[in-house]
Amino acid sequence: MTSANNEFFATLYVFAERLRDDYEKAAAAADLTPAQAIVIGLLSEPLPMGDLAARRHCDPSNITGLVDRLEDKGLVTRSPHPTDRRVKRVELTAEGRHRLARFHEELSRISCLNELTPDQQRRLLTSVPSLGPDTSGQ
Amino acid sequence: MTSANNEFFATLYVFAERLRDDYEKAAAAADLTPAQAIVIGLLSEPLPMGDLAARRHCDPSNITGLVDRLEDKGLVTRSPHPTDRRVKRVELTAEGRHRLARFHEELSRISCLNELTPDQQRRLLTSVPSLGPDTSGQ
DNA sequence: CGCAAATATTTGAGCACATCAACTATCGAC
DNA sequence: GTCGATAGTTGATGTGCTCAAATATTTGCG
Repeated sequence: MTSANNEFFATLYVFAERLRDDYEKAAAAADLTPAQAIVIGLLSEPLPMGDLAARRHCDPSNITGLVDRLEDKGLVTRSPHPTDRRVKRVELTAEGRHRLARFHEELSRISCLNELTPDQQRRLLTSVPSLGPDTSGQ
Repeated sequence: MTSANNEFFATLYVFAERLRDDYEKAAAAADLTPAQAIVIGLLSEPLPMGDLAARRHCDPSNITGLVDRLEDKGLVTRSPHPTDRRVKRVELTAEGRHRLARFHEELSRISCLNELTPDQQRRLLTSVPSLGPDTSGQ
């Protein structure tokens, strides 16, 4: 489990780096930072700030600035929660949805995953998704 | 190639995120930032600043601060190039090598890749490594 | 009811990292 | 020897992150 695995680990972490690069390039092409792309990607439904922080496993104060900048760009809005006035819900604007779509198009266009044969893609899918209980953010 | 692949892309980019998280946690456990872990990981041989910038695909000025902080921590040293006085070569100290080893141990200990069955690991290796000509940095 | 504890968000300080433009030093070539 | 390329640094600026502290609101309990 220790020595023979070194190459396995190295290969996979290099792979992850390439995926990360794709992600960053696609975000840049849509005039987004990676963090911004992730946040608007979470907003298929309006979400309280705190929920965004929980899903990103980061400090709530971090979300404030992130949403500030997304709001400046006109991609999201903050609206009050109907019953709890402490809560602000973040929601995609029409432009935000459009931008997210652009990001996804760009990502699937440039993704290094396109270089894989269908057979390799199948093998990836049957090995990867079993990975642990991370689904929808702890 | 467009619609059915969406889930494929999503799954893999989530996977990459988990690998990234592992990397960050292992780095933190070795008292390193992710960027610092990457840099000292490149120093199996002493390398000019510019080469580090090339391998990280970033601006040379970025490397200056990164190496500054690594030097402050006693993990690397800058030494002059024997023939070209413009060049500074960055080299791991003994402590730097030790720290890198600690990082690698930690990474292989906590890696989410450990949750995969040997069969899944085999499938990963036979699908991933064919990915493109990125070997040793463009 | 009334007040203390918990919760949601923001603010501000501070650090790491990234890019860009400008600068210094050195090299290489003519 | 001077000029243009190259290596590295510096400074300005923006983003992302964490932490501690402040504000507003809700909740629960005597």
